[in-house]
Amino acid sequence: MQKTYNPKEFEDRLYSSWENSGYFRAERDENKVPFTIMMPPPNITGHLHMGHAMDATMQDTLIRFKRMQGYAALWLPGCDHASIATEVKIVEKMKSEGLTKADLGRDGFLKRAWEWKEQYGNRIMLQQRKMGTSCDWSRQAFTMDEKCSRAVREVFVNLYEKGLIYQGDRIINWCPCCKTALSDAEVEYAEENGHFWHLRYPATDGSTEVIVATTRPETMLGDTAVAVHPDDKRYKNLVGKTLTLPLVGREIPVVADEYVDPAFGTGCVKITPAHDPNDFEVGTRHALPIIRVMNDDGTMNKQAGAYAGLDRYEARKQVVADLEKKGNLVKIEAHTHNVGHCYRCHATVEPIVSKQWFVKMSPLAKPAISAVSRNKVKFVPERFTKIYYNWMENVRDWCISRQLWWGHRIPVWYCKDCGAVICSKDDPTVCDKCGSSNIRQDEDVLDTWFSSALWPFSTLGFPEETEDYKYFYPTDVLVTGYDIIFFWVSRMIFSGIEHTGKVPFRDVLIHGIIRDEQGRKMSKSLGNGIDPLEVIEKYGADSLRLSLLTGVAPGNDTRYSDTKVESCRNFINKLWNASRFVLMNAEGKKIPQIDKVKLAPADKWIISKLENCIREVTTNLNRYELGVASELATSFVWDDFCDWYIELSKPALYGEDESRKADALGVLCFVLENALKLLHPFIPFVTEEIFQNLPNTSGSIMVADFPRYNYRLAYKKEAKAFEGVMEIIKAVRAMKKDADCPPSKKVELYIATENKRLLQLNKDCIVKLSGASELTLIDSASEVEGKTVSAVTEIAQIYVPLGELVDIEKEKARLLAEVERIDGEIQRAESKLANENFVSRAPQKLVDAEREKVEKYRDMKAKCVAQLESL
RNA sequence: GGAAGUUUAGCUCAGCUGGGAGAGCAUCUGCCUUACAAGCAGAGGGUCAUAGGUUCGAACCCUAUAACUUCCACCA
Repeated sequence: MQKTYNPKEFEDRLYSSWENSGYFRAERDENKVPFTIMMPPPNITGHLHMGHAMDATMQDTLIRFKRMQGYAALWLPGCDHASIATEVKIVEKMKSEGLTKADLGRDGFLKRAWEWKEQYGNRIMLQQRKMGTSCDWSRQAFTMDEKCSRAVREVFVNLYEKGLIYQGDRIINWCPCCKTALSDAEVEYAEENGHFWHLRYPATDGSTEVIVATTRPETMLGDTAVAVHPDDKRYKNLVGKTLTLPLVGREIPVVADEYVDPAFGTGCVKITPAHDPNDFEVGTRHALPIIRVMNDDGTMNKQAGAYAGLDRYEARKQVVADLEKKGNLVKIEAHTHNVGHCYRCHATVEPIVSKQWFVKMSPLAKPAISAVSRNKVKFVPERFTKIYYNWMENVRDWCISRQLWWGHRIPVWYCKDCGAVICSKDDPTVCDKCGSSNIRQDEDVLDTWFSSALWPFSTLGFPEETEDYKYFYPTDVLVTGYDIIFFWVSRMIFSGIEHTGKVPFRDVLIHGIIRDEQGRKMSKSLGNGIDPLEVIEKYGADSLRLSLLTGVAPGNDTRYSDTKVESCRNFINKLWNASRFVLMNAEGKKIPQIDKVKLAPADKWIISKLENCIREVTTNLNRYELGVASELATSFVWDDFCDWYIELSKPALYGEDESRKADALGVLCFVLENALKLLHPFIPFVTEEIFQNLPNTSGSIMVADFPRYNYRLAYKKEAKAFEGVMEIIKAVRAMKKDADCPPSKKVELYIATENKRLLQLNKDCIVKLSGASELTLIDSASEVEGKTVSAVTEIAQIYVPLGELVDIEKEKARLLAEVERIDGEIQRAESKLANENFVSRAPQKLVDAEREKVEKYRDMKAKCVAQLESL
């Protein structure tokens, strides 16, 4: 092994070897318990970004952990066709070639789209491999492949037949740029500075007038009423009268409707049913005509009269100018309001009446809510449950038709002869009513999320009762960001329940987003995104993975920082070098099994630490506390194994006693092997590389057994006792440092203790680690000659003769400070014990512990004082 | 308008069901001690946002307040 950790040496090589070995492939095995994760399918427009990297790391960590634990672990990857996102991209590219969709026609366009899919669809999956993702590529899916399309058809037809899918003229969000309808979820609102135009509408009989205000004056061309509140006395006489719509000349009624807030503005509201959701409702209640004044591309239509053909914003200017000319403009106020934008092209959306397909949500939402409230699906962290409820409980019908070409075409045909509507799983050739072959399929495609909603089961073969479906469904955990709970998670939940009768997953692990170093969202427009592939190139995938997990709590956002990746890389380098140390010493030696080893106190201590670490890492992984788990594992390796145990093993390793040497090697190998296994789910590459070099292992760590806590190796008492030894070592190091004694200068060590046996057993270690030349166990301080520095630990009084380095005053001050500290401790404990309520109400264990503390510290204090007096 | 989150060391963040405040980075002091200077040893640094409350005991539970962030809804 090289002196420095160099991930480029082996990451790619190991990944191919894993892929070739077939370890990623999940096998159905009746003797195993399945564990399934569906990868959130990235868009085929995408490339790997930090969000994917985190998503992938979390899932890979879980699936590797479960696989090692002996589950039949399936992690199923795939891509999403991303209907609108992809279509926008392709149209953009065509534009640069001077082409439009119309130029190519539907078939030509689709041909191009599939070519796009071939070109870019696999790119991100190749990039995912760089992260070390251990997913089952043999089961890779695509939302528009045959399997998934079949499921889409099945689901659409079933919902249609149950009356849960319907077609109707409703107000929808229209993107004039993409020229398609959008669902509510696909609209992003942003505050904008706009204006409030106050307009004067005269009564037809000339008797009076009303003033209305609007943020979109061009829509007044489609006004079909003015509404006032029924109880508004000011306008009581007006209700039933008509007004003359300026510029248009149309007579429109004044209607009374509770929707109007009399306290807001003038208390009069212009009603434009075709262009505002609330107005649409009012219009329905009063049977008002619906006059649409805008085309699909955002220009005004014939109904807009003189303004026909103008773009909506141009029309706005003209309308305002004309109203002003005619004296109908009262005033203009500055006004900030929320404006909806298309989540793909960011154009301002228009609420427009349009004939679209909808999914009726309330019957689907109900069981989806109760599934969560009955804990069939659990959100981690739990707080996201509330967000889910809030959405589900207020969800409106889902507009699923899109005026796009790239996607699942709606499986509905219209008979031109008899007008029948045919909804069918298979493409019909003739009308099932009249037999005419003059039928035509609906032009629209489905919302891309319609197919994503089926992902957990469509990928396994649903509606076929395939072996995979029976074995792996329902899945176990879904890992995704909070940003797509509405788009995706909730839709998978109701779809799963409706179509498979089961919730699609037990747990939903929600993570936050990765921000830049200043805490800003990474975005294209800011140009502050960081390419995971570049980070991998520089530091290796393991370092990136570890940095994305460590110290991150579920659901919380986290900032990317190079220094964090670097410190993770440093940890891996540490692991690398510790392994090198073990390997160098193990070379050519026979390594004894751990149960054949005669364990020294230090051995028992590290094994105890290891077992504890195994237990805690396992618990935390099962609770999805990946950040806590990784921290526990890394700190075990660095703090316990490297900083202490490796040093502790050196006296034995470099000594003359061959059997002690072999024993130490046995422990080193045992601990290292287990540490590697614990770390493998987090940092798969380097652990594999080292594992394969270890003398006591064979095969791949990927399929090794995950360590199991073994209570027989817990050694709690022994570990506790050994920590007393460690205290002595730490004290000597501190004493030397305080006395400005260089670490390389070996000192004599005199220790008085009641536990001579323990110190005798660990003499070598104490001498080696504290930088001493020798250790003499004594009964009293009088046995030490010359000037000394001294210290007291729980089990020992330590004396180090340092001759001229000893500064009596400094020494006194140090001991005094120590006495003061101990006094503080005694006081703390005593005041607790003086509290009767504490003694009577706190757990006995705690009370006893406080009592022991008092005794212990009193003892230490006495010894400190004695040392002080001897000065 | 409604909801959620955050507020802990100089910085970035952990801290699970209440029982003596932690990590990484940064800082200071020594060290190239044959696994590792991408390192070792030692050290400093916190009124856990504020004010109340519950409790023997609160960073943690409750109430209020403040600041920041996010989501949802949306009054024309």
